[in-house]
Amino acid sequence: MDPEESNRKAEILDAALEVFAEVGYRKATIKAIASRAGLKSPALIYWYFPNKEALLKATIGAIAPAVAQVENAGMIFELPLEVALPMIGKLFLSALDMPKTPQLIRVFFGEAIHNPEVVRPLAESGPLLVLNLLVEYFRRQVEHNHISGHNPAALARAYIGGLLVYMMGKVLFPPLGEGAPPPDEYLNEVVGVFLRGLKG
Amino acid sequence: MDPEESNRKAEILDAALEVFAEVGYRKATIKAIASRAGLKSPALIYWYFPNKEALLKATIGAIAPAVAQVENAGMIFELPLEVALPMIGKLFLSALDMPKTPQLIRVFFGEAIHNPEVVRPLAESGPLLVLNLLVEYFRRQVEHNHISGHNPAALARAYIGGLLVYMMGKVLFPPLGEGAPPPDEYLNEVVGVFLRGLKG
DNA sequence: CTCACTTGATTGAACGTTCAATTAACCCTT
DNA sequence: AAGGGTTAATTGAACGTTCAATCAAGTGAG
Repeated sequence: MDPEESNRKAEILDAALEVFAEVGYRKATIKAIASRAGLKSPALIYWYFPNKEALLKATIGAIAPAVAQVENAGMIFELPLEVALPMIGKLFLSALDMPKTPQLIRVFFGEAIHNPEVVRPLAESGPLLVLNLLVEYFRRQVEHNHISGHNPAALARAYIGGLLVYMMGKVLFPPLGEGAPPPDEYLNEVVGVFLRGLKG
Repeated sequence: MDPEESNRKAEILDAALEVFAEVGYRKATIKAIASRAGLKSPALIYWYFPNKEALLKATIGAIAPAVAQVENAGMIFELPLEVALPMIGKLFLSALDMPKTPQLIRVFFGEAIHNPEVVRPLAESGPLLVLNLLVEYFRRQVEHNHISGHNPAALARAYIGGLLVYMMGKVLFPPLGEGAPPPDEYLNEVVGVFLRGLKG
C-alpha cells in the first residue's frame, strides 16, 4: 500500500517546503532539510532525489496540482459581475487561510527572480490561472455588451493586483500590511470600486 | 575633493547593485563584484566595507534617497481625483524607464523575504511612500466629502496594487507581463475604473 | 618616511555530493 | 516455518569545491 511506502519521500518534501519557505532555496541546506524530516543523515535525500535543485522542483511539482483546484471554473462565465468579482476575490483571499499558502508564496517570490522556470508551475496553477480566467471573463462581458469600452487584459490585471498586494502585505512584507483593513472589508471596497467603475 | 576621493566606493556600490540584481545577494560573490568594479583583488572591498552584508546595506542606502524624490508631494492634496490619480500612476510607471529601477526591484524582491529589515528603506522611500501619500489623499477626499463611504487604506492599496502588478510583470516575472497592454493604455484603464468607481 | 590605498596569496568554515558499508524488508524455495 | 538470497532503505565518514574574510607585502603621492 501507499501510506507507508512513500512516506519518506513525502516527509522529505514537506520538510523541504518548510525549510525553503523559511530561509530560501540557496540558504536552505540539505542537512537542515534532512534533520527537519527526521533523517539521521543528509545522504538519504540523495536516495530519493538526484540533487538539491531536483528537490526544489519536486517540492513545487508536488503541491502545484493542489493549488490548481479551481472547481467549476467555466460556470463563472455565466455569472454577472456582481457575483463573479466577489467570488474570485474570495477565492483569492481565502487561500490565505490554507496552511501551506504562506509557505508557497514565500518560496515563489524567493525564486521568481532567479529561477523563474522552476517556480512557474506554481504561478500557472494559481494566480496566472485565475488571471487568465478573469481576462476571458471580461472579454466575454465586453463581447456581450455587458460592459463596453474596456480592456479585459488591463482590467483583470488591475483587479488581481489589488488582491495580490493585500496578500503580499500579509505574508511577504509586513510593512505593506500595516494599516490594511481585514480581508472582507478590503474585498468589499475593491469589489465596490470595480463594479461601479465598470458600469460606465 | 569628492569626485576622485570616493570614486572607488561609488564604483563598488554600482557594481554591487548590478551583481546583486543579476544573481541575488546570496549567489553574488565578493569576487564577482570586485571584478565587475574593475578591481584586481576582492580584498579591496574589505577596505571600504566591513563585510558582505554591510555592502548590501550600503548599496541600498546609497540609492534609497534618489528613489524618494517625490517633489512637491504635498501639493497633490489640493488636486482633484481626475488629476491626482493619473499623476501618481505616471509617477509609478515612469519609474520603469529609469535604468536602475529594474535592478532595484529585483534586489528588493530577492531580499524582501529573508532580509526585510535590510531592504525596508528601499520600500519606504518608494512604494510605501507613495502608498502612504495616497492613503492620506483619500482620507482627505473623504473628509471633504468629495468621495464618501470609502476606506482610504483599502482604496490606496488596491490602486497601488494595480500598478505594482504591472511592474512585476515587466521586471520580475515575465509570464505575468505577457498579454498586458502598453503602460499608458493600462494606466488609462485603471484610472478610468477608479474614477468612476469612486463617484458612487 | 608615512599613510592611504591596493594587491596576490592564504585561511578556515560551510556545503553539496559521493561512497562503502550496514540494516531492514521482501520473496522464494524447501 | 525456516532460512538463504536479493533488493530497498539508511547511515557516517569523507571528498572536492566554493566563498567570505584575513594577512602580509607592496605602491605611490605628499
